Amino acid sequence: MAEHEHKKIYSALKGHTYLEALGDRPSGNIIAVKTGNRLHDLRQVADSDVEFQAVYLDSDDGLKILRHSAAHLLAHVITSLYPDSRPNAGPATEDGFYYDFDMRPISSDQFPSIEEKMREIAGKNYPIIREEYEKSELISLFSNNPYKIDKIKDNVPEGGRSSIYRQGDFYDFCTGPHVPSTGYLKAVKIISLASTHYRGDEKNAPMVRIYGTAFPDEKSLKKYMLNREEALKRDHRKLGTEMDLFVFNTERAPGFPLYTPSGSIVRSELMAFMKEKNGQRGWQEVWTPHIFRDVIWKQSGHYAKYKPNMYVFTLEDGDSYGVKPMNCPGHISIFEREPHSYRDLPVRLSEPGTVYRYEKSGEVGGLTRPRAFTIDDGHAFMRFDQIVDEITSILEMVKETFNGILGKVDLKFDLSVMDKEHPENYLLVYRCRNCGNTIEARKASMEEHLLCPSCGSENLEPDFSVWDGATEQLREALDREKLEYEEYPGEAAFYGPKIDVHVRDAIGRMWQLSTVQLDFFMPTNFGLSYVNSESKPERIVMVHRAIFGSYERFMAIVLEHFAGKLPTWLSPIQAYIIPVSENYDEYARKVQSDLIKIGVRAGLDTSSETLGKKIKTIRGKRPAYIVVVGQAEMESGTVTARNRKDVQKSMKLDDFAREIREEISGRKIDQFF
RNA sequence: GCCGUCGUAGCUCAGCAUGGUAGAGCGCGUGCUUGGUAAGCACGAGGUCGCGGGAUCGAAUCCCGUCGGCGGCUCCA
Repeated sequence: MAEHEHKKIYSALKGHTYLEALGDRPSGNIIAVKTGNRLHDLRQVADSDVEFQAVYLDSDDGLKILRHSAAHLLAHVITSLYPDSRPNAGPATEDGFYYDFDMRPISSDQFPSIEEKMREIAGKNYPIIREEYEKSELISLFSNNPYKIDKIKDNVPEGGRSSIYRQGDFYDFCTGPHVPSTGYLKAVKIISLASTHYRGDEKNAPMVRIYGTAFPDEKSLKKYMLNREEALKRDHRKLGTEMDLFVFNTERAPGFPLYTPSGSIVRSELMAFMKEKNGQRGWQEVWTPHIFRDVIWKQSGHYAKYKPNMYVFTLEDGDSYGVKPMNCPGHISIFEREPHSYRDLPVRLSEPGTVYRYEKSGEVGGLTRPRAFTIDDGHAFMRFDQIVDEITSILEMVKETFNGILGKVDLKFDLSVMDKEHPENYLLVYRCRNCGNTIEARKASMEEHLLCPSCGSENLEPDFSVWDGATEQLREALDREKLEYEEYPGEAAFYGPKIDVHVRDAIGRMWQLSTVQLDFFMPTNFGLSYVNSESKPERIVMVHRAIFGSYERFMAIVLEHFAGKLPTWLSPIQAYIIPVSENYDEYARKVQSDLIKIGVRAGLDTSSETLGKKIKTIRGKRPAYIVVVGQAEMESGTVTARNRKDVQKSMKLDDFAREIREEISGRKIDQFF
């Protein structure tokens, strides 16, 4: 479908359906229309003369509609196969849909029969018809379903009207829109089962959630399913076991990864990379302890907000400690050791800082959500006017890091800003209209009314200038780097706006990695200031930033992105040497020691297995190169190397050594052949 | 934390419904084999069936509890 087709503007006359307005145009792929931001069915009647765009099945809106219709189809099938079931709600999700039912639990054995019935109903090509009713009529239509009645009561105003969608003998309370008929649901698949509670509240009835997905045609569904399989194959937990990178001892340390020698190599290489990047941009490395006395956590506000997630303990003498869940208080303790001039800022402190957070049992999983993880943490202490430069520099680091390690990947930038409708949620400066005094406060966290501390007046006016100025500097930094970004009002933390960075991996998944966060709060709590050019103290602005996020999570993503076939510089085994028989062991040892001498991580297999067996066995570990040496190689001083793509090449040992060394030192993503 | 599901050898898994105290493949060890790019042959070691209780003459198997893993939900400075 040509792009201009998608963008074409049509116009509908009042009283006519959109379908009519589309005229004789080929509408097989057009399933709905969009006026402004509102979506409508093709059969809906325009209530005024409007311009609209066609929504095509393969567009984002189109897929969403298709999947929502697929959810209805599922509910149609479930209610007919299990007449006792009561459907609750079934929205489209990012790549599919789900529907929650109050019903007896089913098992995945039933998927085939559900899918078969879905195909049957789709095959009958029932029209999917919108019907509008009064609130009272709706309530009687759904009299046997308390969940729908709740929804009607919550969403339809007294005396108001809303719609149902009907297909054959099934109908559902829904605002739509939907595809014109069930025949559009050609490629629908049930994916998985989960259990949940009505409205996500465990006090409510348990529900069976059925996940599925739908695509315009079988081919794209198949592609999606293959991609899913690929994702399972790439699961870092599976790769981590195969490559012997880390273990979890579930009894002794549930949720805490332990790195093996191989895993530790990958981790150290990533750390070395980041250390270099930090050095290039003025981030000084520090080290802070893992345990602090409780006073620091009281001052930082962690005990007030975060204590349930912290490992805390009290010694016999009554002294209390907390294991750090964040590195900032430690870095602040270093920053505040001496006074700072405006001339010396920013001060940038960084650390691969291991933090410990007590994650609830249901939350822990693999390297993506461990209870101990190491953040490539950094805190910059600076003047307000330095924000834009500092953020620009960090954004450059972000781009260099991910393009350097993962290759040309999509990066997505989100700017989270405050919601000015709710100033009470944020730490703000308030100015007293009565006496002119200013104070900083976050109203939502206060038990009492906010009063002016000097005159007691309640007449306080929020001053957004700090937030506005800071947010503007974040935008400017993003613009300077020519980055496209989306703004999310209300997503900012209470203490400042932030930028999050998402990365798209090799099979299309988005991961949130970097975060860059301004903080007006910690500097207040710790009274951080610098001396300005008039010798007056001025408040510090802090930025928290992590590029990788955490080494654990990033390692998981790197593994999954490359399906375990890590770039050579990251590979625990960079060259694995296999002599054809023990007659060539000596030459193989020379090859190995030559490579080790120049810093290549070279392994050697002199066991008495066959060549084929040795290759088979080592493949799971995914060495960068498998190097075979036998009679021919020994005589000519060569090696026969096999790369990650199973391409073989013979060359002089010296040439191989030189090439692999360059590949490693250049941290190249691709192999030299 | 909640719902569902699972926990048997280093790894992947069978056995459990119909109770009679364990099996396979890979890996590991030893010997033979000296092999040219994804499994050479033989023999062997290795498990108090996550942990704790209960009913039973008898439990990997049934019941209860508990600790973990996984998929969701909720939470997330």
